[in-house]
Amino acid sequence: MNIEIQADNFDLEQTLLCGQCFRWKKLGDNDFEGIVGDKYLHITQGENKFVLHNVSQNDLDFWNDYFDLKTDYGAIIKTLSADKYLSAACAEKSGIRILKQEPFETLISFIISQNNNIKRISGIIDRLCEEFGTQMEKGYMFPTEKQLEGVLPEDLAPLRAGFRARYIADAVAKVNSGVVALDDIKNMSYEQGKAELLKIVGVGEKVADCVLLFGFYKTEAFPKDVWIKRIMTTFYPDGLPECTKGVEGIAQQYLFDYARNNL
DNA sequence: ACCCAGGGTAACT
DNA sequence: AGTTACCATGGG
Repeated sequence: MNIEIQADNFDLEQTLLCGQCFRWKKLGDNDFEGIVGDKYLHITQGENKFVLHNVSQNDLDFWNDYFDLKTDYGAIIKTLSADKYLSAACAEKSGIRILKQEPFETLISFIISQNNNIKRISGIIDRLCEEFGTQMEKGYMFPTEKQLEGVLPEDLAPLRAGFRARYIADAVAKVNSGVVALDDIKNMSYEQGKAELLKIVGVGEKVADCVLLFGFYKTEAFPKDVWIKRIMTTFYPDGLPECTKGVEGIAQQYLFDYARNNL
């Protein structure tokens, strides 16, 4: 059945195509489809409301959680707006929500993202899912670490991931062996979790912060890409303003777009 | 033929 | 501790 839900400060295009995730496709002006875990979803944007097509009542809570609809973004935006630049950034675009993504998928996806563009990242991930993931009625699931167990960089050649292939292989090996206790990071502090992720070859500060933010919902993580670095030197030479405390990662999403449009 | 893409590593000062 | 070439691939 189709289920209609209400939500403020939620824009599908801004949320699904902003570069925090790579498996959602735009079907039309207001329509998107994607696969999360073993669930396929077709969702339509309306005016502060959304239609989830052909979903069961049982899955509704899953999607509410995934889209972070239990969090009051209006309140967060109000807090962040104490800062002049964040106020301007939110006035331009404030429809991004932090998706609660699966940790392993987030880890592999952001390893692939380095020195890359969204279009090609999506292509590499599509090929990864087709090669190693479980096939469903509509598409493929993201492969689990077990499905990838033992892969060598050369096994990943069909992905055309370039120099990132050996990074993916290293991540898979260290997660499977327990050298990197990925499942435990949810119970770790931000600092502990980051140290854990940095054990992987090919995971540096920025990728680790993306995994902590998008894969573990650690909103104090503040990924510093080239655009955010420009923001910091231009607007915040003395560091982030106090109003971002605890939600630096959410502020980062607003600032990223603002930087690309205004710097 | 060039340049860049939401970085990271290794090898330098 | 801070800088820089190089890393594969594909699109502009």
